[in-house]
Amino acid sequence: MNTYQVIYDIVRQIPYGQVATYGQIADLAQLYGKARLVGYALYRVDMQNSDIPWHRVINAKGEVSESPLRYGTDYLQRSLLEAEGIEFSPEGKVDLRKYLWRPGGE
DNA sequence: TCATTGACCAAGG
DNA sequence: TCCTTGGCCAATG
Repeated sequence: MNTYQVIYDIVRQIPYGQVATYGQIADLAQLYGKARLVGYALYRVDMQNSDIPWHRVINAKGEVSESPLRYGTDYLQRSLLEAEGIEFSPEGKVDLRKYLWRPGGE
C-alpha cells in the first residue's frame, strides 16, 4: 500500500454532504503533520476520471483552496459541494462545525 | 542525482 | 487579525 493509496482510500470514505480537512486526512492516513502530502496527492489525482470525491477535501480554515494551476477547477469544487447541500459563508467559507466529517462518529 | 515545488498547518511578530 | 517562517515528504525536470 503506497502512501497515496491510503490517502485516496480515506478520501473515498468521506460521506455525502460532509467535508474533511487536509490535516484530518493526513491524520487518518497516519501522516501526522504531513498534510502537504495530502494536498499534493490530490493535486496529482485525475479529477476528471477518478472516482475520488476530491471536492470534499478542503483546508483547515474551511475554505476551498484555489490555485492558478487548477485552471478553475476550484469553482467546480464549490459547485459540487453546494450540490451536496453544503452552504458557503459570504466569505466563501464552509461551516466546519456542521459539515466536518467525523470518522467513526457517524 | 540534485534542486525546486506543491490543493497545508501551526506558531510567532 | 493578517502576514511571514519553518517543517514535512514525494514527484518532476
